[in-house]
Amino acid sequence: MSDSYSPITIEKSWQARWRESGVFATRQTPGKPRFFAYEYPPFPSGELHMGHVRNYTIGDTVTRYKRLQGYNVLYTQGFDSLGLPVEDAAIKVGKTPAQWLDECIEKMTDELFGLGLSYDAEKIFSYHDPEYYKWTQWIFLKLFEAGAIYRSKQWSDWCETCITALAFEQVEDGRCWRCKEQTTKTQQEQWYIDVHSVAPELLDGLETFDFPPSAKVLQRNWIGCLPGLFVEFPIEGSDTTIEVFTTKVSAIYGTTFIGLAPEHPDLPDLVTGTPDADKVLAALRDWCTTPLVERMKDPGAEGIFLDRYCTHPLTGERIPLCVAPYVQADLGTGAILGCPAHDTNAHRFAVTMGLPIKTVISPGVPETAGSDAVYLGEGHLVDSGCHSGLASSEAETAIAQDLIDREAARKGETYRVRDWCISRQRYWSAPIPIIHCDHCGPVAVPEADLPVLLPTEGVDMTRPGNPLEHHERFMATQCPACGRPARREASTLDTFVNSSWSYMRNCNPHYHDGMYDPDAVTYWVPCDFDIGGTENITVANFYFRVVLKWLDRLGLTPMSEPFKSSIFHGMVLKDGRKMSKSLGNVVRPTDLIAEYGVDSVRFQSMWAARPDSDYNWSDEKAAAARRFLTGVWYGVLDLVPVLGQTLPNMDGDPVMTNADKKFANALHVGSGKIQAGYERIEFQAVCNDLMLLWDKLKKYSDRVRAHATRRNIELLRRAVEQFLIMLNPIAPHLTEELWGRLGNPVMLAQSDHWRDRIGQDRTGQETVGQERVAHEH
RNA sequence: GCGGGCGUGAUGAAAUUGGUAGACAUACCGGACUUAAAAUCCGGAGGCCUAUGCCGUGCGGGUUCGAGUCCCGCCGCCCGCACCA
Repeated sequence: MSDSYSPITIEKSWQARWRESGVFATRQTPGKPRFFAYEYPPFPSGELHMGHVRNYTIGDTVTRYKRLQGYNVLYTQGFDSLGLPVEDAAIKVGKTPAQWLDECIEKMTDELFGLGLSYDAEKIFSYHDPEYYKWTQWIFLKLFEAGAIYRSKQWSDWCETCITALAFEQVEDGRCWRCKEQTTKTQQEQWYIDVHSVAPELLDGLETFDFPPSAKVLQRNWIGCLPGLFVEFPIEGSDTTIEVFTTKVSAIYGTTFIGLAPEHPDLPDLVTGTPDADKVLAALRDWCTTPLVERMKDPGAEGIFLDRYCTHPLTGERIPLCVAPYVQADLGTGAILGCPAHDTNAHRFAVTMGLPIKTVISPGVPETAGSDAVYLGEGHLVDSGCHSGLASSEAETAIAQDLIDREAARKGETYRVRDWCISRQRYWSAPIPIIHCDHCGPVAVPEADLPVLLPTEGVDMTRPGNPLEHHERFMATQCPACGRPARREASTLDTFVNSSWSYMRNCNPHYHDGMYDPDAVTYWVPCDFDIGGTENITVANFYFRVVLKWLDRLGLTPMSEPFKSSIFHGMVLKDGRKMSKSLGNVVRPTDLIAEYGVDSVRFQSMWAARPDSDYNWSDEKAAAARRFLTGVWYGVLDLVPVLGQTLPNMDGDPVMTNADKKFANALHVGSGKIQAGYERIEFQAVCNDLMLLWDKLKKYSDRVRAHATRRNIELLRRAVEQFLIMLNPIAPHLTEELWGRLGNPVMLAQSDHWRDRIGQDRTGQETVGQERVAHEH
C-alpha cells in the first residue's frame, strides 16, 4: 500500500476487514459492563442525508468509545419500513412498497456501513418483515385482551389528503404532520390505546431517567395532570346527572351556566324531543367536524341554550345547560362550571350569550369589587351561602369536603393527554389483527394465526381509499369464534406502534418463541443511550413509553422505561437555513465522502458543534478536518522508523528531562480531558483537545528525533498510541491503519485498548446516563 | 400568558468549576517558497489610544482580595405548549 493518504482505499479496506472478522458481533460475556445504544430507525429512503450522518456518527462514536473501554456493546439498526411515509414514497415512483423497499434498504444499508458504523450486521432487521410485525400484532392482542386497546366511534382527527385517521399528536396547528394539509374530524370506528390509565406512571417515570430538560418538561405538560374535583349536577326532569370537572371549586357559587362540549355524549339524549332538535344536531355536527384549533380561535363564540336545566348542588338554583363550542370533549368530563366572573372563557361566552355574571370571590379592594372584569386571583368569598367570608384558599377545601359529604362530588385529577388513535385507513402497515363478524362483533385473531399477513400481490393502489378494503383475498375470512364468514379489519397500525418496541427486538431479531428474547432483553434493556432528532426524542419516545407502561403492567416485560438516557442532536444547516430540495441547498453525504473521505466527514460533523445545537455545514471546516487528519497520517508514518529503532540501554540516559516531564504531563492532562469529553458526549471539545494534543505531540517528536533516548522513544510511542486510540471513535479507519502500521497486531476495534493503555473511565460500571443524572443533583 | 433553553471576538467556541478571558479552529491580514496561483510553512490580530495605560463575557446592582462563573433585578433571542375548565 502506498504511503500517500488515500481515505477511500483505507476506508473500504477496513470496512471489509471489520465485517469479515466479525468484531462488531454483539457479546454478552460475563464480568463486563454493558452498553446498549439505540438510534431511532432511519426511514429507508435509499439515501442518507446530513442529519443521518450526524445522528449515527454520534451513536457510533459513543459505542466505539465504550468498546475501547471494555464494555459489551449492543449497537445495531432496524429499518422503519412500515407506515404512511413508505407508502407515499412508493406511490410517487409508481411501485409497490415491497418493490420499492428492497432496493432502498439495500442501498441504505451500504451507505450506513459506508459511514464506518460499527453495527452488528447480524441484528439488522426491518419492520415490514412478518417475523417482526407478527409480534407487533401480538402486542395489539395482549393490550386488546387487557382492555388497554379499545374501539370507539368518538370524534377523531382526519386527513382528507392522506385519507386516514390521525393521532391527536400528529395534527400540528390543525394540519396533518405528513402532508401539511388542513385536517378535519370524523366520527368513525377507530382503535385507541388507553393513555389516560397509564398517565400517572408516565409522569412518575419521567423522574427516573436522564432526559434533556426541555423534553422532560414537554412530556410533562403534554401529559398535563390537573388535580381537581368532579361535581354532579342533577338534571331537572330526569334522573341523570351532568358531571363537571373543576380545579377551582371555590367559585362554584358563581355558576350561572353549565357548558357542554359539542361532542358531549349526553347531548343527543338531551336534545331529543326538543322543538329545535334537528337544528341543534346540525350545529353540533358542524362544530365536531371543525379542527379544535379553529374552534378555539374564538372562545366567546355563540353557543346554544338547550332549554334544559340542572340543579346547583349547594344552592338548589336552576342552572341552564348550554353547548359551548370552546369546551373540549377530551378534557375533564367535557362539561364545565360556567363561572363568568372568575374564568376568562366563561366570561366571554356569558357576554355573548347574555348570561348573568355573578361575583363570588372578592379581592377585598374596593375599586375592583363589583367591576365587570374577570377576577382570577385569590380573595374571600362573597354571596356564597354558608361559605361567605372564607378565604378562597380555605373555601377550596371546605366546599370540596361539603360536596363530598353530600355525595355530590369526588376528588380526582384529569389529564390533558389524549388516548392514542392507532388505526390508519392505509395499506402499508401491520394489519390490525381483528375479524368483524356479524354475529360476534369484533373478534381477536387467535395467536396461532399470527401474523395476519399484509398482502403484497394483487393490491390496487390506484383506487382512492384503503387498498386493503378492496382486496377480497385479504378481507374474506371466517369468524374465529363461530366459524361463519366474516371480514377482516382493514385498518392498519400507526407507524409509531411498529417502532414502539423495536429496541426489544434489537437485542435478538431472530428469536422465534416470543416478541423478544428474554435473556437478551434482561441483559440489555433499558438502553443506556438513545440519540435522535427532537421529534424522535419527544413524540416517538412518548409512544414507546406508553406501550411499555402497558406491557409492564401486564407483566410482559422486565422493565418499565425503555431508556436510561436520551439526547437529541441539532440540525445541519446550510447558509443558516434548513437544507431542503426547494431551497436547492442540500449537501449530499455521498458527495462529501467522495471528496473528503468518511473520517474527515465524521470528524467535521463531531467538531462543528456540540451535539445538541444546530450547525452550519461549511466546506472550509471539512477541508480543515481533512487537513488535520492528513497531518496525522504523514506525521505518524514519519514516526514509524523513529519509534521502531532500538537503542542500547545507556547508563548515561537522564532519568527524564524537563521537556520529557512537561510532555508527559501534557499527555496525561490531555487524555483526561479527552476522556471526560467522551463521557459527557461533548465531542466538539474532544476534537479540539485532540488537535491540541497532536500539536504538542508533533513538537515533542521533533525533540525526540533530534536526541533519541530509550526513554523518550518509549514515551513518544506511548503518546502516539494513546492518541490513535483516542482519535479512533471519531476517525476509525485512519487510526486502524496507522495502528497497524505501528506493528500492533490487535485491531483497535477488537479490544479494550483504552482501558488497557490509558485507563478506565471514572464512572466504572456506570453508564453515561447515570453520570449525567448524578451531575444534575 | 405559562414553561424550557441561551446571551463571550467577524464565526464555531475554550476557560482546570471563583483565580492571567478569548485556548484550539475557521475566515481575515502580513511574510516565506513559487514565473504565477493553489497547497504548505512562519507571523499578526478583543476594543480605545502615540504610548505608559484604560475599557472589555447582553444591561444594572450585589457578595468577594478576586466574578464569564455565585445572588438580585432588567433587556434580548430561540424552542415548546396554549384562551386547560
